[in-house]
Order: sequence, then structure tokens, then C-alpha cells
Amino acid sequence: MRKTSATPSLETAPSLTTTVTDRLREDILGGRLLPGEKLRLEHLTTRYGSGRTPLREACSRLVAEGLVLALEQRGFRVAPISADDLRDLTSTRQRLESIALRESILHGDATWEHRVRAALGALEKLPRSEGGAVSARWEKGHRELHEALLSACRSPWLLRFHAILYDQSERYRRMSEVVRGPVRHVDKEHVDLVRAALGRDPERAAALLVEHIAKTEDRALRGHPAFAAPLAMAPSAPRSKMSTKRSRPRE
Amino acid sequence: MRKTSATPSLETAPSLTTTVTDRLREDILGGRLLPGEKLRLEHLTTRYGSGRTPLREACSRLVAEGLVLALEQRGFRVAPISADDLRDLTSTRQRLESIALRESILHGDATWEHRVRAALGALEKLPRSEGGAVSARWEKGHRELHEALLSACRSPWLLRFHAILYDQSERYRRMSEVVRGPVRHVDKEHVDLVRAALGRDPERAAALLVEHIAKTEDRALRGHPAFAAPLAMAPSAPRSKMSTKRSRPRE
DNA sequence: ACAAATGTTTTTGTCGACAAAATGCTCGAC
DNA sequence: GTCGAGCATTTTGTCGACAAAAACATTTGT
Repeated sequence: MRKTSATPSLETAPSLTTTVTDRLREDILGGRLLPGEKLRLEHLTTRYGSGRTPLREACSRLVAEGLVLALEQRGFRVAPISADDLRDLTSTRQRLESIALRESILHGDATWEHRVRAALGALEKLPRSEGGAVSARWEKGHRELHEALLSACRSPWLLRFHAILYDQSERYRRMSEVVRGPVRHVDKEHVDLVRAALGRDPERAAALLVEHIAKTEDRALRGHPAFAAPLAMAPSAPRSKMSTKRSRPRE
Repeated sequence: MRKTSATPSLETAPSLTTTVTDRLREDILGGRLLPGEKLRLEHLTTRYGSGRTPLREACSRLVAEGLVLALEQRGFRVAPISADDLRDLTSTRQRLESIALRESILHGDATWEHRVRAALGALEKLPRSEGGAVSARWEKGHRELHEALLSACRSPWLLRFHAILYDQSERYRRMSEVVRGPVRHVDKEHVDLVRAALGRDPERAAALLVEHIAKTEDRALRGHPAFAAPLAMAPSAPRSKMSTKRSRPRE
């Protein structure tokens, strides 16, 4: 569900709605809007500098991507996360992506090979974390590599679903990496994966990809300790009720 | 992407937006809005009796389901259809649904068996066509049977994607059946499929399902002759330009 | 004749305003 | 002290209005 790589010519300027949609998605993926958090339109209005109409439409779009929940008469909230969801996400990703990867390897031509190699090269040059947080550039590179690998798959539907699932996973990943430090051999995983793909070994590549995704899940589960709760819990102040006024910004 | 089977209790009345979304989807699936057709908000406003805001939001929601295209500064149109898309849809459906079906058979309990049996029984009692057109009730029953079969699958994500693909397929199916008469042994296909599923034979069931979906594609491709054109082509009047006024309702 | 340029009309994208619904607070009964 | 009813406030869902953009019709130039 990326902004379909700018078709050069006949494209017109993106509407405010589109811009807002992208920013909103980015904020959800980046964890700046917490899982389960209520999306008060009026608030976001100031945050994104647009009226409520584009905001509302942006939320609607994101609903179908599974990043936002529409609550029927009580607005929108950020889709909650849970260990169950992460597990489901993982297994679905494994199944879909290995299919797509096999097909991509089968059909990939020289251009594809080039793109994959370039993506890997670029990723290796990027730092994983940057100023404490996960590097946005690394995230982008990582996405590009995975997209490149699958790019020769001829099934738009498969790729479309992949994009959705990837976004979802990214959310968990970024969330967990905030908790733990960087460190790990992700790079080696990618190198092996690319080698198998370019070596036209679909089975091995698929297996490596499945493993790679599994490890991603593992990292996320370990990284994020409070995973039993479906909603991101507020700091566990025991809700002292001694305040005459509003105790909390009315979640 | 159905209206998630009314959770009994704490549900509030659906907003106009939701109603409109469902009606719009139904009209697209039913072919009352043609593939490629432009969705003029003002028009729909009278058709659905609501302002443009809910309409706009409805379109946005359907974009992510792939039934509507958003064109960035030039509004929405019904997603086009094509033979290529149908083929991709079919193969993706085959892959996803056979996975889901296998899992469903694996996990299905007595309740599941009951639901499947009931759905089949109900479907067999329904007439396929009704007053020339495809029976809406048969469509509903058909959907229910397929949903029942997969309902024991534990992966929400898989089911979610299935729902999207099913909607897409339904559009092609209904479109083709308008062209050709009813007739066919769909019923036998379903009986066999259910038998394999309830007999806990995942492999056979999956194989039958794949075949069933393939036949669906075949019917659609044969049924709809003009499938080369990506957009539903207007009646091929050679655009005589001798009209002083507006020659066509400005597509 | 045909293509480019101009002017006109529709349509889109966005905003602000209003009614209805939900939320949170206060007060009183157990 | 807890629970529920009633009231005040916020938030949502929806509409109509406006400016900008696109689509169309026409004129102009060659």
C-alpha cells in the first residue's frame, strides 16, 4: 500500500487527503500514534493542518489496510496489536511471500537481478539505528529490498496483499526495536537470501525467507514485553481519583 | 469485507456512510455500476440519498477493497475488469483458499460441520436465477457456503483476504451469468466439495476447491466475450461528430 | 480541414456549521 | 463506598458552500 511509485507522466498533484493518508500511516507505523489510541479528528486537524474531511477520508482508507479501526458512531482508533495478531501476521506472510518469491525467481530477468543487487548494496551501507531510534532510511531500504525480491512476481493481487502485510509487520518491528537495542545478523540473513534468489534456487530462497520472517516475529515478541494486553496500556498509575478536574485526557 | 455479521450486543446503528458503502459495493458487484465507469459524486448523491461526504468516504473505503479506483484530482471510478485480472484473481484465490480450507478442515469442530451442512442444504433449495437475473438469494447462499467451509480457519488475515477476493470474483461471475443462461453442475461440485471437507480429507477438498474456482473462471471468461478491452467499452458507435451539442453524457 | 489556444461549465477537494450521539461528571440512593 | 440516573460537554456524522482543477465547447491560426 505504498504510494505507487510515481508514474512519471500524467500524474497530478496529490490531494491533501493523500498527503494526510501517507503521513498518518507513517505515524502509525512509526509508533507515534499508539495501538488502540483514539483518533480524535479535531486533534489531528491541528497535527496535520487540514480540515476534518480529509482526515476522515484518510482514516477510511487506512481502515481497509487494517491500520485503523472504524467504530461506527464513535470514530476511529489505531488498530490494536497483540501477540496473536503478530503470530497470524507472521504465518500469513510466510505463506504468501514464499509463493510470491518463488514466482518472482521464476520470472525474474536481468533488470530484476540488478534491482535486487542494488537494493542489497544500498541497504548494507545504511546504519540501522540513527539517533537512538530506528533509522527511517534503513526502514526504507529494507522495504525496498523485500519489494525488489518480489518484484518479478506477476500477480498484482499477491503483491498487494504483501504490501499490506509488510506494513503491518513493520509496525511490530519498529515498536520492538525501540525497546531493545539494534544488534543482530539481519544483514547476513539478507545476503543469504539474495544469494539464493539470484542463484535461482526458489526452494532455498523460500526457506530462508520463511526463516527470516520467523526471526522477525521472534525479535518483536521478545522486544515488546507487554504483549498480553490487546490495547497498549497507559502508564499504570493506579488511577487515583482524587483529582476534582479531569483525571486524564479522556481516552 | 462483508458487514462483519452483526455482533449482537454493543453495536450502534450503522452510519449513513456504512449503509452507502454497502449499497455501493452491492451495486458494483451486481454490475449496476459498470467497470471503468466514472463515479460522479453529484449523481450518486441522488441515487443514494446522501450528501457527498458519505459518498466520498464510501468510495475511499472501497478503494482498498479494489472495487473502486481513486484518481487523484479527478475523482473515483469503478475498478476496471480484464481477462488478465480475472486470471490473477483466480490463481491467487486458488492458492489462498486451498490453504485456508486445509486449515479449516484441520480445526473444524462439530459446530463447523453443522454450519457447512446447513449452508449446503440451504443452497440446494435456492433457484439459481430469478426473473432473468441471477438470484441475489442464491448469491448469498453461495457465499455463505464458501464462508462456512473456511470458517474454522484460524487466520483472520487469510480470511480477510479471502473476503476481498471473493467479492472480486463475484463481480466477474455475476457479470458473466447475465450473458449466458444458468445451467451447470455447480451443485454437484459443491456436494463433492462438502463431502470431502466433512470427510476430513484436506487434500481432496483442496483439489476440488481449486478445480471449482478454475471452472468459475472458465465460465466467466466464456460468458463475457468482450474481455480484451480493459474498460467496458461503450456501444461502438463510430463517434459521428455531426452533433452540435454534446454527443455523449461526458464520460 | 486540422491542431492549438481560449473561454465556459462541471466536478472535485476542502472547509465551516449544525444536529445527534457518545462520553464524562455530579449527585443521590442504597 | 459503590452503583446508577441525570446533566453538561465533547465528538461524531452530515450537510451546504466555496475555490481550484479538470472536462468540454468553441474559436483562432495555419
